[in-house]
Amino acid sequence: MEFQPRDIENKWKKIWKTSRLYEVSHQSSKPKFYVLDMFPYPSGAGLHVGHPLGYIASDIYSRYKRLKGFNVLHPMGFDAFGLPAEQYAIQTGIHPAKSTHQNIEQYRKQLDNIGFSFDWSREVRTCDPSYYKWTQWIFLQLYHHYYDLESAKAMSISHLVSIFEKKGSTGVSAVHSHDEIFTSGQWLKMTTIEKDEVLMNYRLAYRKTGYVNWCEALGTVLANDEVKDGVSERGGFPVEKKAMKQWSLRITAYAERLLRDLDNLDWSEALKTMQRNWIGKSEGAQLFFDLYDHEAKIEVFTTRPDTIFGATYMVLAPEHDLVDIITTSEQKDFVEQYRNYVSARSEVDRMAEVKEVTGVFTGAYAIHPFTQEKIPVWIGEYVLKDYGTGAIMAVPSDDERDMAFAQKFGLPIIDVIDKTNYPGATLHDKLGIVINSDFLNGMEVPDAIQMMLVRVEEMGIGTRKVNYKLRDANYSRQRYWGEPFPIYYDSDGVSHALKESELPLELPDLDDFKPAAGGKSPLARLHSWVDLGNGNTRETDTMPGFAGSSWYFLRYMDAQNENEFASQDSIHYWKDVDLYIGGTEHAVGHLMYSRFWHKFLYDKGLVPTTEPFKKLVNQGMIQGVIEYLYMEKQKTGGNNTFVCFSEASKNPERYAKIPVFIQFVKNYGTQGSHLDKKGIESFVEWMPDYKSAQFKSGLGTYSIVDMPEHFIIYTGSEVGKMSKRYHNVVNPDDIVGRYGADCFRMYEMFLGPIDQAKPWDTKGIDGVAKFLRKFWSLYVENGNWRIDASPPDEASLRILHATIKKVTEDIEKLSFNTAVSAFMVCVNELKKSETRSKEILEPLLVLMAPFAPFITEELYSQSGHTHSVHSATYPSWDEEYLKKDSIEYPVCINGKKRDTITVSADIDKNDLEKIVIELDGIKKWMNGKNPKKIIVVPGRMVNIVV
RNA sequence: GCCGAAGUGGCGGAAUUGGUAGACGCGCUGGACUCAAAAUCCAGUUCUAGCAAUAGAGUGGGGGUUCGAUUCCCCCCUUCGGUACCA
Repeated sequence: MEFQPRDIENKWKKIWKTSRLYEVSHQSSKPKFYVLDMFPYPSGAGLHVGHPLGYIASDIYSRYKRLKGFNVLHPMGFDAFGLPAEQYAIQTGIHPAKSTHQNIEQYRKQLDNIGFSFDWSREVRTCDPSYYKWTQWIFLQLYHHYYDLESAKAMSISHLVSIFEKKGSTGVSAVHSHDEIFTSGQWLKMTTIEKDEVLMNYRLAYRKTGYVNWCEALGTVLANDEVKDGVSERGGFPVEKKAMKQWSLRITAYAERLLRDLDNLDWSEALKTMQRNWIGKSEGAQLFFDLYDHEAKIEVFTTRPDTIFGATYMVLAPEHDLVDIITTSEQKDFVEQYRNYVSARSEVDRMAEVKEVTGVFTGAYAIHPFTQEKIPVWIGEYVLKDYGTGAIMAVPSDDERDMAFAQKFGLPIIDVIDKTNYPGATLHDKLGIVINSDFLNGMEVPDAIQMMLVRVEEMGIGTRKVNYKLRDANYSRQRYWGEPFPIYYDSDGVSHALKESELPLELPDLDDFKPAAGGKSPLARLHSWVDLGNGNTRETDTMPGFAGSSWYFLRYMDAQNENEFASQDSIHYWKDVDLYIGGTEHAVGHLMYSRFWHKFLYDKGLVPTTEPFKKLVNQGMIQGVIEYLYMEKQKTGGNNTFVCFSEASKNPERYAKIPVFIQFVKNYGTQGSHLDKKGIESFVEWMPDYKSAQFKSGLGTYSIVDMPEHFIIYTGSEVGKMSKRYHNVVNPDDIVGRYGADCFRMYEMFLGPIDQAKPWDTKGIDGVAKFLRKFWSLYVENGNWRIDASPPDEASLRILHATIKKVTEDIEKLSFNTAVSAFMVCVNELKKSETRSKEILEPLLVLMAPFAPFITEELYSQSGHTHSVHSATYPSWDEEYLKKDSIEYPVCINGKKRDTITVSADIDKNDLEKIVIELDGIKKWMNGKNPKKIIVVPGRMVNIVV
């Protein structure tokens, strides 16, 4: 009867599995509760201790809700399509399906070790054809729909076609990429190719030629959020702009709803702000400027129509369509040169030289709509093709970038806003008095904006317009390991959807995963698959990583369904995710796409809620301690010399930081972290390159051969990512093997609040291990079962009820670290009592079951129960037991504690005041003065004001 | 630059949202048990002065509101995340 975590764990894991303890059904009269984790991408490196943090939190919450009488859906699966598996395949020739499968097995084993209550019968894998059948199906729904602005929802393309047949393009108000006006007669006369092109302009999943983020090294197109600092997020390879025909999703159609519906979500403000910024709504005006000597007009977007009298020139994006038309022959060479220069520059260059102003004059002039003056039209890099209209009116006096541009190229500057009344205001603030602006003179900026909007609409030179930063999502990848598009093209290049009965379109087998020629997907090389006869060919691109993850939470509701993505029955029962836990790294990508898909499915009547995730919590990263040795950077040859941290910090640039395997370091993570002789020996054995290196400390300089026994060298500590390259990865299997799953779970929670980043420190786990042994010894002492039917004592009742209250409230707040502390206090208190009453100790088992499922289950069954502790009834607390007979009050004078007094809990306030001023200690401090006021905070403190 | 989060002992972190700052754990110090070690138990542990009782200081820095501020307000500093020529 000794506490042997491993035996207990193995025993109960088996029993839970055979009894299907954690499987749930939607046929239930209980209220539902859906707890979801962001499913992992199964990488080859396996799990480290940071990964399960969120899973442990969600598992505790799920188990708690279950005990509280809810029918809890708590599933897990794998986001299994993706780049790393394919990269690995290119390097090793191992098929992604195989390595992915192995990685999943490894993950599954590691997860099972920790004792999660996942319902594995609902597991999903995004790379499984029975799953991606429905990813393809949803894609086709998007393809077959457009966004109708009047009813503010998605509607079917066939409906759009019927409108075109009757009224032409003017009969519909819908979201589309570019304006194109035609009558019903014109529509009817169009060829199928032309019709296909027109419909692509409306479809929610559509194909267009666009400038995409092309990554040569990865051989694929990346989404904006897969590019970080101008290089690919994965691998850090350079990214350039390239024109390609690509599938896109019209997420912009949902921009307003995605923005508006954020307000009702129980997400952190920080995260909502991130999404709001990403959507980037700005209200302003769309203005048309006539061109001198040309029919065409320049269309601009501005949030500051009030500054139009300060517009002294215009700037087009270098890629703007008008550039070719308006450039004069004298300027042609300069413009051509400049455009070449721009397109040759990588994203990284552009980022690095943001402050450098570049541009060139087109030779053309626009006409200012109010002053009728000729204003020059330039092109410049700082105007972006795909934001707004790709053209601006430049107001140098009120915009920093326009100012820099005007100064560099000697363009005129007219002050139009007087900010003297607003001393602290920056150029960005819409504040000031309008000057030099004809009829706007003397007006405050906000009024002037409104007046201009009215005037502009009257004159017919522009309209109010709302603009969003959010752009349509690129949906094509030139990759093998992803969902194939259920699309083929006929000999005219017109797109056709597969029929539902033809789904899933399975990913064909391949043994060479390198990209095909011309930036094409590896699938393009498989002619037998691509060529469908009669000139029909398949789309060879595959879908991006976010495709499968945008709806997986719906599949869990009915994971085995072969006829629907999930039955309406199950969707109406489970509805939406009540609690979603995952990392911040998906703040804008995954969470935005999922919300978009969900809203689309809502429009289709396929889901009952407008938002998929009611409450969302971001778990913080668990960081690792990184220990560095400092090596002198060599000028020429010679031996390496390592010095102490203190020496290196004097001249940091002279030394290279070499991360050291954490286990060689004594006192790691502290100021005294160092390698002793043994540590140094291990180090050079581990990295033989440094076998003959010198080590220099206050004791002198030695190599490993002549080093004295007491020699040590100090290392530098940092907190950072847990990663292979820093040699600081801690595997949960090791921790679980040594301390047990219960201990691992509780320690991860004990580390700190789940939403905060915190460093892992294995040393601290002993405290939790000690706690669990103490906890066990409450029930079993010296091999004897101690708990009996004796009546509980007052003190034990009090601490039990206080703990139930505290833990329950903490779980509701997801404050698991303080809940674990409360258990520790509770056990320490109970140990003091001689009695081991069933009435105290059984409720405690249930209370702690969500945190430590194994030890509590074992003790619960030993106590004679035949059902699982995980299907017991959650204990409630009774305030009666929490009342105190006497209260100790601190007595303060002017807020400073000067004495304490213990009085009965129900003492009258006046009596308390009287007693307090008569206290000897207080009298001394009062020094004969009379109190002005006595403040009594019941149960807290007494303050005497003098 | 902009947006967001956070700064509390040697360390991870508590503090009922304005009421005894440092719960709980690690580490450290001393003690018990032991031939010894491990394990366990007991006591101490914010800093300064003092043998002590005790006194003073103290939640990144500076100011303010209040009987009373880790908590509210203003200014500044630092760290970490996100984002970036967004018109």
